[in-house]
Amino acid sequence: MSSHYDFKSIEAKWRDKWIKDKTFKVSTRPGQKKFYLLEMFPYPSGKLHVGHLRNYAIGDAIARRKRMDGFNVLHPIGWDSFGMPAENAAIQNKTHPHKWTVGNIDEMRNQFVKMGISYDWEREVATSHPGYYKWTQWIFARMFDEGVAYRKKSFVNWCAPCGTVLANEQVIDGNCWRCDNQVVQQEREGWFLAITKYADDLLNGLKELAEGWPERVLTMQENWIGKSIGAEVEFTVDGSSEKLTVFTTRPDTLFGATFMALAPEHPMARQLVGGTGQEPEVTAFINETLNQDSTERSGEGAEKKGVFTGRYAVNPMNGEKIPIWIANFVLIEYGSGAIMSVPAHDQRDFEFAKKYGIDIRAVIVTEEQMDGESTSNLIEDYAILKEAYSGDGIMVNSGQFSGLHNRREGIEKVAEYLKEKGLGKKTVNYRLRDWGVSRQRYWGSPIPIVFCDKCGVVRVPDDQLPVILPTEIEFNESSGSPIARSDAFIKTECPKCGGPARRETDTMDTFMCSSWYFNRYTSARNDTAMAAKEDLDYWMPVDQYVGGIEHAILHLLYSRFFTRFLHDIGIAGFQEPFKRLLTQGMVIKEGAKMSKSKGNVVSLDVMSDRYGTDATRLFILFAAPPERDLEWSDAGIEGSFRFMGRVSRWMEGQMGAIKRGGEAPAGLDGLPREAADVRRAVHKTINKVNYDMDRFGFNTAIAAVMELMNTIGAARLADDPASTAVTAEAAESLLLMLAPFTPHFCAEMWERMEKPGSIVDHPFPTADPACMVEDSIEIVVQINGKLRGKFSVPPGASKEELEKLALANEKVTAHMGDKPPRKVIVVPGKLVNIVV
RNA sequence: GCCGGGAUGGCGGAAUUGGUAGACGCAGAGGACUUAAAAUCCUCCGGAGCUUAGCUCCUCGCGGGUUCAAGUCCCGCUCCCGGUACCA
Repeated sequence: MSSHYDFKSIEAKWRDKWIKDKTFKVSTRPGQKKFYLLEMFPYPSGKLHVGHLRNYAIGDAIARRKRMDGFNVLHPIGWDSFGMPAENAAIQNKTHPHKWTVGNIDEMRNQFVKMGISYDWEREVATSHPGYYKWTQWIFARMFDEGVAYRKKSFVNWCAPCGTVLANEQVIDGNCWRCDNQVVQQEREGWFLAITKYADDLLNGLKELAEGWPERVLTMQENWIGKSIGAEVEFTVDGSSEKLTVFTTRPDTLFGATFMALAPEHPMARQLVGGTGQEPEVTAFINETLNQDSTERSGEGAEKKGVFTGRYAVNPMNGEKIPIWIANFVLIEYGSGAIMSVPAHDQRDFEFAKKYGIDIRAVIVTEEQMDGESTSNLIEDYAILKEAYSGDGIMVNSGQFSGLHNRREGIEKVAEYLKEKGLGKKTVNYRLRDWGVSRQRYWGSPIPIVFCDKCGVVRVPDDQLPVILPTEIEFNESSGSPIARSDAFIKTECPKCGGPARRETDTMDTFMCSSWYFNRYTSARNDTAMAAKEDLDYWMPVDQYVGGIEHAILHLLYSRFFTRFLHDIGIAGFQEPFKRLLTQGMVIKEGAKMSKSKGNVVSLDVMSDRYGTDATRLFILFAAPPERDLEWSDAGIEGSFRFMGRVSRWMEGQMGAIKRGGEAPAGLDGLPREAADVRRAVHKTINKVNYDMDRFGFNTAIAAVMELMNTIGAARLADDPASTAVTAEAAESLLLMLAPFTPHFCAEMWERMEKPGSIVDHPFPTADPACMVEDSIEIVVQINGKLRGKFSVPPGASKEELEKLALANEKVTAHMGDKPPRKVIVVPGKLVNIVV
């Protein structure tokens, strides 16, 4: 290693200097534009590995470049430090979650410093710090006052191993997002946030993000919100005054409804059956279904099952009586938990009807069928068919609506009719559910609520915030949260009447803590507000957000919701928190995402000890474009390491010329040939690197710099003043272009070159067009589109000249033989294609 | 099923608007330096064929099409990855 630059002492020197000098302390110089760059803050789980590094290396390259471009850059970091792993680790290691978390933060902070990421450490935040969660609670209080945070009893996702409720977004394929164990449905009371009130706003807001966000994230959010437009239709229960409401996106098929189906959880289910003699069967069916777990009931290929209630509903369109069934495929959470079933035109209804021998009645036929002579036997047709027809067509067997095209007129006309008769109305349904935020865990922000026997549910007043999470507490393996057993925490006074009251012992979902943290960085030490208005107005929204695709729905949707809420109550002057989003791919090792739990991590400490932080950062940016997954290769990093050695050796070898420097003449005129070639390469590279960095093509930017290094390393420039100036310019440009990627090395070489000032604030180089002028360009000759020859011409040669030269080219004439050219296409500066 | 994204050498990946496919790097082969090794430097490196200083043909998942010209545009498939799903 002796022939390599001494990266250990160089990196130590500069990282210490940057911390000591507070080099990256945010400034708000007037007259400069702001740029807020943010990487998703980490959960302090322990040591960082090279998989984590990718996120921060990308962010730092952007931040450093923007800083060189003269922006006032806000580039902060913090810790998403509440959460389950701290509790699990505490139980395992007989320590306390707080101690474990703080220890990990210290360790990871040191690693960030060692990596030389350009953070302003004075703005560091941790969500588990009372100075932070005071404001999480404050936001909850605002939501409570506005009716956005509310309490209800409902079926919730319960993860037994974690001992807590989960939000819908945290259930992945029926399993817990954290521990991967099966989630079951349980009826419970808890706190919910009315994100569904914002469903339409969140959907419409996506349009505004179309330019800056990856399309797939937008579609994922769109699908998650799942808007569908349809109608609510009221059916009366035959022989009773009870009514049942169904939601349908196909009111045009109402005449084809041959039965109705309720979810087993439907409140009317047990009531309806009274006195019909069907009670034993129905009760047994409901109990059986409710005891099934979600995959058994609704997983892939789950069988459709149901039971007849013995009662009938009246179809409001034609007064027909249709049987009411209870069916396992009807979901209580969606729509009204009851459906009208049209077997002819819905595949699920079709399967169910076939199984239980219910009528199948066609009410839509294709336009081709309509042209045929008869539609009378379509009912029989469906009885032998294997599937429902869910496409569009002409309405038949539909009373006054027969003959209409369902999509073009039918849906609208039927909806209008229902409205007129008071039988229903047009409605919109969303797949999105309200966000359950109660967690039966200890390590999270307390919910600022007390329960008073006299006053009921009472919000803790703002001047009593934060409700401190006690850290002096018995923490052991027994199930449930320790604060739920702590009288000292639970027993309190009612803020309203002063009487005895109990504190809420559920804590908040940690995603609440991370749904607003980007605001806090703008005003991190503020103890009178979540953030000062002027700080929010100046810095927000985030100009560029960088993070993993795994948060496409969870964190990114929740943050958008919080921001809209804060906007509506007048705190935020913006509706979208993140203007642009870059989702970096995963780091893969041995076919799996690099993670501690998979045991395939590559230690960041080992890599930076062996190759240095700079080379590690350089490699991770070079190996693949940021959005794509990256296969880690220990061998690959050697290449980046060798490249840095080459740059270092070349610079040391040229140091005399570099220090002498001098003004290069304008453009390329008057430069010796070799020097002109080098200078042209330098400026063309600058041009490409600027272009690539603007589109986050770090891999190609780095490749271009490597290519430049190969060119200037091979060149042998003379000793004349002009050539010396070109060498110095090349060295300077090379360092400036590498500075966002390998900051320690570049700072060191900058100093050795005796350049004034700091490289971190030096303007990023821009290309001079006069230095990119070519003295000759290569023209390709094709015959019938195939490459046949090449020749050089001065730039600006005319079409006629190019054609003449191409036709005169020996190889071309050899190929053409005696066939005359039929057509000649000339693309000036590029090629000539001869068609024979 | 539906919605996104993708498929280029042994490997990671390049190829701004259709215009020289394989930049840059890794791995590999040969050589220089060295007592030796490491480090460094130089050369070669998609495939096949031939009358082998060179030349020809093939090659960007497969099959068609548009065009003077297609990795790039259009149509039809195959496979892989991600998201989502009894959502009425």
